[in-house]
Amino acid sequence: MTISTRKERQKEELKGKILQAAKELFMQKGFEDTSIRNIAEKIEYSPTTIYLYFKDKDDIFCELHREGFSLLNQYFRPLAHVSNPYERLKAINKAYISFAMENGELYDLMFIINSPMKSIQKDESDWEEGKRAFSFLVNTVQQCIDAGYFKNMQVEVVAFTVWSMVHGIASLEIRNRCPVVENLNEKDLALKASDMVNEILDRMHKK
Amino acid sequence: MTISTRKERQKEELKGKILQAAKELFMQKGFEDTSIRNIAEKIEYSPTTIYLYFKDKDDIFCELHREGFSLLNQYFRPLAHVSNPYERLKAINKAYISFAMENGELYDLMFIINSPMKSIQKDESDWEEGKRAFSFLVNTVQQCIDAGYFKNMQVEVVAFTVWSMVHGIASLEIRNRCPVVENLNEKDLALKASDMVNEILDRMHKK
DNA sequence: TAACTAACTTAACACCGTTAAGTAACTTAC
DNA sequence: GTAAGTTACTTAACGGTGTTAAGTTAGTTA
Repeated sequence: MTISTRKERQKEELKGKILQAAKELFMQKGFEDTSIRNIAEKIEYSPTTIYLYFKDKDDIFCELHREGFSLLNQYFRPLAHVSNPYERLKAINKAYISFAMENGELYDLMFIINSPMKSIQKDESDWEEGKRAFSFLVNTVQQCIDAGYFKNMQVEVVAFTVWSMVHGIASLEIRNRCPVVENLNEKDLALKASDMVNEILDRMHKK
Repeated sequence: MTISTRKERQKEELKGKILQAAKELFMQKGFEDTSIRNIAEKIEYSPTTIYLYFKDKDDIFCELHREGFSLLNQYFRPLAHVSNPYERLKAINKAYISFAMENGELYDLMFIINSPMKSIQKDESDWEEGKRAFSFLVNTVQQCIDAGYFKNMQVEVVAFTVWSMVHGIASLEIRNRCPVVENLNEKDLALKASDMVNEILDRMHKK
């Protein structure tokens, strides 16, 4: 027993090492500019070994994608204890933007990078953590509406708008497509961005 | 004279053919999945010929990037005649989202694709059409504020928020990261999306 | 007609993702 | 305790990529 569990554990360890190396390289150089050979070199194994643990390069991506949503949910977790739903919604925005700014390349992996999305979409089972993050937002918006905020608005419309705003800000910032807000460090930018979004929210519900 | 101008024209024509082929292939298969060889094959020249007209693959990208903003400005141009600035702002949103939905891959090229952004950022001179599109938005927002809309809000904040919203919607849609709004055709989606944004706008300024 | 030049091509380099076949170490069975 | 079998890994290769150096061919100029 102990012998085969050791083997199991060692396999798991190597898989973890591959993921760690891939993550670092993806974040450093981006997905396209990271080769299987680069990852292999980093962990001091031959490139083909990686194919014993992952189907292909996209498979590694999917695993990290899942990890990303798991981390996002960790940003969200403490906010579950904010009892006022509107305050919680604002906190979600702030957390989301902080997550995006602090984990730019991971965010990139989750929401911007194109290539292996095809495979993720087919494999709906892996999307779980993503759905969890999103339903946390939707539920919070629903509770806001129940509490009298966002009068006469559909929950999906509000949720999608909020998400669009924060994603828009985050992705424009990450891609440097944003010629307006400049010369700010990461933390100030996250603050300013979430302040902006939350100001809009205030104006939205005070009809 | 006529002989060298003919040569000049022929060179320009071939350059145009390369751009056209590259554009079609980028839109069809994406930037990364299009090779110089693919482009060369399409125009029935050898791959190396392309390097006589463009420095590298990124250089082709930059040229198309410029074209994209030029096209966006064409979507915007008719709106200059909308005299009411608030109506114009709403029209800008609608036009922007329509542009994104109708030219998904081009939009992708302009705002989402990562790779050669480095070179664009160094070459600030090429960014002109982009700046023009953005200042059309900023000027319109400024005129809205002058006309009493968006009381107590900074022009940059409003402009950036608007842009974030429409970009957020457009890019989530283009990347299929949007589990809420589904089962709609392109046109209905653009309509629904711009309605959403414009409803938010209405709520923003009626403080 | 000879030299020159511009436009294009051939062949190659060093990389890429991926796979088939081979090897070496360890585990199991007799 | 040795033979057979399995597991974990590597070597070598295929067909692709972006890019460049060197070569060719046709048209222009002197």
